[in-house]
Amino acid sequence: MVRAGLSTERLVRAGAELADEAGFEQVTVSALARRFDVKTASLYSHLRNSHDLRTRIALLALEELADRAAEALAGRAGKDALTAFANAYRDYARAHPGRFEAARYRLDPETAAASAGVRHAQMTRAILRGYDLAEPEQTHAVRLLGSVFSGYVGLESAGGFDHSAPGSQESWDRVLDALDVLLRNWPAS
Amino acid sequence: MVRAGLSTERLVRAGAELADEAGFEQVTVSALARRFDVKTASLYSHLRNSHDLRTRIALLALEELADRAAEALAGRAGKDALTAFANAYRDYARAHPGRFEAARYRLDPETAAASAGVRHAQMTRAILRGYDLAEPEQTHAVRLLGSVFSGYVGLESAGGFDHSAPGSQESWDRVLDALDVLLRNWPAS
DNA sequence: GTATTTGCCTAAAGGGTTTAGGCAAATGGG
DNA sequence: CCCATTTGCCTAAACCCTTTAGGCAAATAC
Repeated sequence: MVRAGLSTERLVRAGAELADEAGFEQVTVSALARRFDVKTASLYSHLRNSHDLRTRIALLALEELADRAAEALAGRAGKDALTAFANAYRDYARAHPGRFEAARYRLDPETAAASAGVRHAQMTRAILRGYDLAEPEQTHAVRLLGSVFSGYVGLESAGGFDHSAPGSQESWDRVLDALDVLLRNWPAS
Repeated sequence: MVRAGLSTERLVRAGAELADEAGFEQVTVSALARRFDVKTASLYSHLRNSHDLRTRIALLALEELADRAAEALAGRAGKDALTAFANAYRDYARAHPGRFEAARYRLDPETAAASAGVRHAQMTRAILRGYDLAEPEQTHAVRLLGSVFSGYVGLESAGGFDHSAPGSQESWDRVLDALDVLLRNWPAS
């Protein structure tokens, strides 16, 4: 009886791949067991339950996304930083649609607080250092940027911009131009 | 043997209520049957399958949302229209979280094209009549507004703004102020 | 008032989730 | 190196959701 060499780590990675191939909602304990040619029950030594699996994939995706964003941000400031960060976000979603869905999986507050989601917020704040925004306006701007990135990429990957001109890339570029202008002329309260 | 009086209409309405109470992912044919005190199989005369049920709830939500947005928009222009539209959107999501989730359920292209989603785009364009934007900039702006509304409300209802100051309402107001300023000073290409 | 349609039923098969309990392989201490 | 312990995967079984097939009874229509 040869062992399959399961571990939480490997299962979560395989789950993320499965998400990208088939969609996050297709990620089930059963499907994952099939992929390892192992009985479903065997996974329950490594995962608490189905929700636990999905949560771990979500956390992995948030980490990966934060890593890429951090790399994109390194050594940049101003609009350059804004664009690099936004593109890291969008590129990740396009390359890893299932993981991106996972990153939007609802986490309970404590899990969320311990996740890489926190790094995302910090990096967004870092971008704003290139603009002149004091609190509380900075927080409002952080929330706006998060909304635009998450909203645009979400709509785009749902196919929302597929069947009308102009192309999505063009809108994306113009949206980033517009955000840059807005941040440089942020209205007083 | 008294009949329960099922119909696709009633099932979809009840499904929408169930979504608001328990979350869209809890909307199953079984749960709905339970709610009508009827056997699960009985629903299959009214619904093709589980996906059909969810799709119909999504379409209902999109209609309701478009109706509210249209009412909010009536007789308004400029920032007044922008604010009323955005608030209609956000208020709906807060009052009907499950339906709002449903409205983001992925529809196949033809279903989407026949849905009230089209009205949403038209109304967003109507808002922009109060600003001075020619094509293709108008389309870019439509996409930006859609992204911000969908993104902000999505993050907010996921609890993203719960555990930090300032409150979400304040950010929402400032974000709308900022969008108004941006639309009035949309950068040339 | 019979004929037809409609509405809900039972039955059954297929799949995902999860727990309990067991055997065999890996690991490590004497 | 051998035995004890731990670890990894197994079988078995219960429970829930989905979906199809076929049937009987209530509503409706002529």
